[in-house]
Amino acid sequence: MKKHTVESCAKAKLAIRDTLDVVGGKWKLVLISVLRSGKKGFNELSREAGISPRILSKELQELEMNGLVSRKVGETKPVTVQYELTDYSETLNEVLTAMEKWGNQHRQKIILGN
Amino acid sequence: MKKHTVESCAKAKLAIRDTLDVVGGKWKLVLISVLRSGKKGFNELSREAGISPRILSKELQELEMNGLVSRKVGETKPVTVQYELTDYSETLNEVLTAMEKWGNQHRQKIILGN
DNA sequence: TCATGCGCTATCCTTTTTGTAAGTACTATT
DNA sequence: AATAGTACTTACAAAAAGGATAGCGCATGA
Repeated sequence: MKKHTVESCAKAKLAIRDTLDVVGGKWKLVLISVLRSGKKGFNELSREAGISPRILSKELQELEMNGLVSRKVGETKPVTVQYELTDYSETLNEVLTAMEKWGNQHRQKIILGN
Repeated sequence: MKKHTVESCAKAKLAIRDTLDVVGGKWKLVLISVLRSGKKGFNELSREAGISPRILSKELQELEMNGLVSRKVGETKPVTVQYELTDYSETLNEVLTAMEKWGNQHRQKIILGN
């Protein structure tokens, strides 16, 4: 068990903020979790995640900038683009699975009338 | 290792959204991480987290509604209030520690020039 | 009595986020 | 030639989030 002193919590606060800066917001983690089922095209991703092109475009750029997603343009005639998770994105696995787990568990708690 | 099929990811997507609905946003997780060093009064919390009273009030209410924080009024004359984490909030430990860990690691990566 | 601290709430305003609808460029299909 | 699908971008609008400032009721200490 970890101690929770004022100092250690100040550090924790910083770390959490850093994380939120990168994957906070409504869509980033959702997109990553969707991309875990494999690389996807732009419109495909838009449909599966239920996100409008405008936002999707922005979110993907940010994820790319942070090295979590890579964009690959195919040699096909009507350009096709594939977005996929990078190796680095795997460092987020713990965060992802913890959140999935909690979400499921919390939902159960809610359903069972608190 | 887990499989990442389209279906399992749809479920994951939902769970992540559920989690974000409860602890998403700029402050909730920060507040929780600050409260881990012990119960705190309103102004104390406001200072330590660096959050304005208006927002703090709102965030605390939401955290309370979701059973993550409890508000306790003291018997003292100028009313004193203590906010503290509930037992249920401990179910978030995994999420918190994963995010702290990631935040620290990511910051290192950035500092070491990517 | 006046300033100070506690725990807020109210008001107002700016910034950020998200969304909608439409349009662009290109190509394959009908 | 018209339609549709890929990958976006642009313009505009609405909503949500966040922040600054002030003030209120109460009580203690100077």
